[in-house]
Amino acid sequence: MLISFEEAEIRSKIIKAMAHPVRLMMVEMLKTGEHSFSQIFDLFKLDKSTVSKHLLVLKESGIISSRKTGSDMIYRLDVPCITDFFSCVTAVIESNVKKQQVCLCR
Amino acid sequence: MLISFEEAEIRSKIIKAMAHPVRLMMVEMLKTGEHSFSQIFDLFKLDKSTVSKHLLVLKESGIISSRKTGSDMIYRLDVPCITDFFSCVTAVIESNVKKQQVCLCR
DNA sequence: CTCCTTGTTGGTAATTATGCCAACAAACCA
DNA sequence: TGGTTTGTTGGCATAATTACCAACAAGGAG
Repeated sequence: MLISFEEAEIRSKIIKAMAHPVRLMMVEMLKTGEHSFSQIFDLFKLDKSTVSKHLLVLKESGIISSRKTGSDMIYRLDVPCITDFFSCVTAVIESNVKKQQVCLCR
Repeated sequence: MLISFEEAEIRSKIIKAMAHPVRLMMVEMLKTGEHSFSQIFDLFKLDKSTVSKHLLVLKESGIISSRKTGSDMIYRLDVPCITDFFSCVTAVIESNVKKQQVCLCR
C-alpha cells in the first residue's frame, strides 16, 4: 500500500530538482516553449556556470532535455504535466492564506 | 507572464518540504487518513526527534496540521491534491524509463 | 507527588547544495 | 589560423539540510 523507501528516494530526487526558485522559474519559462541557454541566462543575475548547473540538475532528473543547434544550446520541457505539479502548490499557498499561516512569510 | 522570483521562492519552500523520501512517505501515509505520531514513528528506523522535525517541516509549509488528543499528537493531510503532485512525478519517472535514462539509478 | 510515556527543542557533526571564479571545449568569424 | 562567442566543468567557500544525542515540557498513571 505505502511506497517503499527506495521508491520514495527516486521520487524525492525529481521533486528536489524542482525545489529551487531559479529552477522553478526555468521550468515556468520552458512551459512556454523551447528556449536557448542565453535566453534563460538573461532571466537571472547569476553566473553562467551557475545557470548551466541548474539546467543540468533539471536535465539529470528527466524534467528537461537539451540539443545543440549551431552554437546555441536549446532546452525544452519534457514533461508537460509539470503544470499539475504547480496547481497543487498553488492550492497549498491558498490554503495557507485561509489559515492565515505566516510561516512562509518570515 | 512568468512568475517573479519572490513567488518562485514561496513555491519552492512548499516543494522543498516534499523533497525528502521520509517526508514523502509520511504524506503517503497521511493520504490514507489521520495518524498519530507513534504510528508515523513506527514506519521508520529514525530517532523520534528526527521524525518530529520532519513533521514540523511539513507542518510549517502548510501541507499537514496536527492536534493533540489525550497524550497523542494526531497529524492530518491538509491538501488532498497532493495526489496530483505525485502523478506528475510518476509521469517523469515513466518518461525516464522510456528514455532509458540511468541518472536516477546511480 | 513521583514516575513514566509522549513528543519537542537545543546542540552538534556530517553531508549536500549553492554560487562564484578560473579554466576549458566547441563552434563561429575574420 | 587566430580570436571571439557560447556553454560546460573543476575547485573552492559558504550556507542549508539531515540525523543523532541529550535535555526538556506536558500529560497520564500509580
